[in-house]
Amino acid sequence: MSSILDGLNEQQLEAVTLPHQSALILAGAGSGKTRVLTTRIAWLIQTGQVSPLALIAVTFTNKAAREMLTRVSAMLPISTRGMWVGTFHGLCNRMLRAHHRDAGLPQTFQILDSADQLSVIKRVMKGLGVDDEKYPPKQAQWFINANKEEGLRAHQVEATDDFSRRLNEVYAAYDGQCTREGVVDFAELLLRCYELLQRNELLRSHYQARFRHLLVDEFQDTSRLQYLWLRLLAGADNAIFAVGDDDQSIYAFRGARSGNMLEFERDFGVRKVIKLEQNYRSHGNILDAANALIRHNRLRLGKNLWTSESGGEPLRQYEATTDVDESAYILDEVRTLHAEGVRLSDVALLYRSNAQSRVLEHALFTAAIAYRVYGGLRFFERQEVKHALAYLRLVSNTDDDGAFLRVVNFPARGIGNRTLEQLQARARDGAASLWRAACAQPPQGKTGASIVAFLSLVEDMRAATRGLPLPEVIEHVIEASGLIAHYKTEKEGGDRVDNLEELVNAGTAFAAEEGLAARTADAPAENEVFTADRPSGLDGFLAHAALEAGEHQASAGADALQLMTVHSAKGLEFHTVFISGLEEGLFPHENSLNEDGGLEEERRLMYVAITRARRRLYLCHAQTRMLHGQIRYNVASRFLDEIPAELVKRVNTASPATGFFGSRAPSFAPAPAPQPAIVGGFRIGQSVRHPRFGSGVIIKAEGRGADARVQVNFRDSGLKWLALEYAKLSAA
DNA sequence: CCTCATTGAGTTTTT
DNA sequence: CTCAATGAGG
Repeated sequence: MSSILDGLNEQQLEAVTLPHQSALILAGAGSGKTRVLTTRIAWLIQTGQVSPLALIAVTFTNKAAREMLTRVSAMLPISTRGMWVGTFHGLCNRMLRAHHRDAGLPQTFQILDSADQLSVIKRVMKGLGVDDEKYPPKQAQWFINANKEEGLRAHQVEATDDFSRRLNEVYAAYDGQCTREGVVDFAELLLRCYELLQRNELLRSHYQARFRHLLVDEFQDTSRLQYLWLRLLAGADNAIFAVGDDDQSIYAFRGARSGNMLEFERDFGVRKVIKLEQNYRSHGNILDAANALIRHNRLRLGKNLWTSESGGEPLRQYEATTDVDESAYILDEVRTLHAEGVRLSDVALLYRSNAQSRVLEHALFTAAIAYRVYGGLRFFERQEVKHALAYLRLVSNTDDDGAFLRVVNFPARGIGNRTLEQLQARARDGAASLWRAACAQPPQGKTGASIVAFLSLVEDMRAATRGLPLPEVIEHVIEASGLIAHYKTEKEGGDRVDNLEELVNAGTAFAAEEGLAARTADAPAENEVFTADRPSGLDGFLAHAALEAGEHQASAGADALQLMTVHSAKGLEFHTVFISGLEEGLFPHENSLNEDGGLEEERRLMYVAITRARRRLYLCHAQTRMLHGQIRYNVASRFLDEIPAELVKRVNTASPATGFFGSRAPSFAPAPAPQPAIVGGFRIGQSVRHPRFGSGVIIKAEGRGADARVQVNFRDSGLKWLALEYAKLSAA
């Protein structure tokens, strides 16, 4: 008889069948981490040690959570509905919805994404009269989130200097504003939930009694706050099964502390640390490269991956002259691979930062190769969708100032800044929301009438949608708000109308998945105090939109080349992987070099990138690259030097395409004629004019054709290098 | 008060 | 380059 345990190796089997005790599983890349986790869940349930509802499994991404559920239900004939499997944010949201009163939140509390959060911060700072030159709102946002991830409220923050004291004032005022509006940001979901459990003993012991087993994926990425939350939920008697890999910790920048692994061992008296070191994914050379690279990091728990596979192909390294050359090379190779029968969807093109996808996309688009870009603008982040969501948020909760401000004058209805500033001032004075302020004392005059019209528009929407099923609510709102009509008149608005209609579909899909089809938007969810399940109806949908900003398009089955950042590639694997832009300053990124531990994190990132490949790995870099509209000259990444040369085959002999590049001077005879070099119609010594810099004289030139650059001495602006292809230079 | 245009500034990773 | 914020004109 076949068992779910079949095919596990010794360490995997041991991990899966551990008794009820806390354990740490150090799982290297490709060592079957997800399999162990899901089999553990299935085994616990199958052997009757735990009911499906008495365990909780936490991941970082929605994708991972879905994957876990899919795999579990493939192993066991049980319904996964109602199981507590999800992201930290998703699970906390669920608890807060169920106990919103105890948590001090309105039933309809809304979730802010980072952009929403930033705009609240800007508003608050304006209200406090904080100089946003000296205190960039972005930095205030970082300050607030970093402290929340540490579990600290404003009154707990130790601000030692004037600067952070001021930021901390913003933090306090921001939290006050969010409370008034009934909105929470991402970190707040966790912190609020943690405080709820900490404060409310009844709830805490209920959940502690319920969740005998806690399973945590990607444990190295947990923040201080997430760890505290887990520890609280585990209490004295429950077992945490933590799976992680310190070498793949790549989220320190947002508060992840791989040190939690050591703390976990201490706090829970972990007796069992199991290392999974056999890699089932990659050929030997790829693994050797990864191992050699990561050995340059000092702060490691120590682990060495091995495989029973042969070495396989050598890694391939390509040095391109330009970023365009790099993508042309990649394109060629992809074509060849595809012709050899490798599926495009089994090939990944990885880069350090999203900006790099542009050139690659351009090349792929021109060559008509199917590709899919992960990341970037997500469905629920598109402007038209956010507008529609703002109307929906107002239907749910009129105190949501962010939503109010977003659509009070969209589509335009003649309400300007002045009116809104007055309204905001009155709201501040009365410590009320904009909506309440406007209702209490409707503004006078022509624009006042527009405000009143807006208020009744939203009121009418609320009345008209009460009791309707979710998709019809959305349909009504996008129509009645005038959004559809507005985008229909815009000439580039076709896609936006499509997206709005797609939002209705998203609502239908959500309702179906949640089994709400028959339920209505305003009908109360079953009033179970402790077992209250997923949020329902409109609020549930809005939470879904915020928490799952849109793997909406991701799983479409078409065979397409996969483009993504290294970060978003974590957890995935491909037959062939291209890593592009392996240059100092880009990868490792220059910003990381100043932060302590920054370089080691970049190296772990590189480690993640390498270990995504099963069979073939390309390492690409370019001598010059366009960045911020300027050409940058880069040297090869140090990470390339950290990979043993015998594993790598250099597929080109770095020959500069033009004589102007590279360190090797062309060894030809002196220029035949003494006439000045002519580049793109300009010559050295010529007087030119630039729209921004004014007039100047060309003093140097290099490169040819599309790469041509000239150095100009401007009368007013001094020396500048300009790319002829982009700079609007004219003869003077 | 709105729209358009220009200018200026900023660019890592994401639940 | 590309987005966001600012300023002049309708």
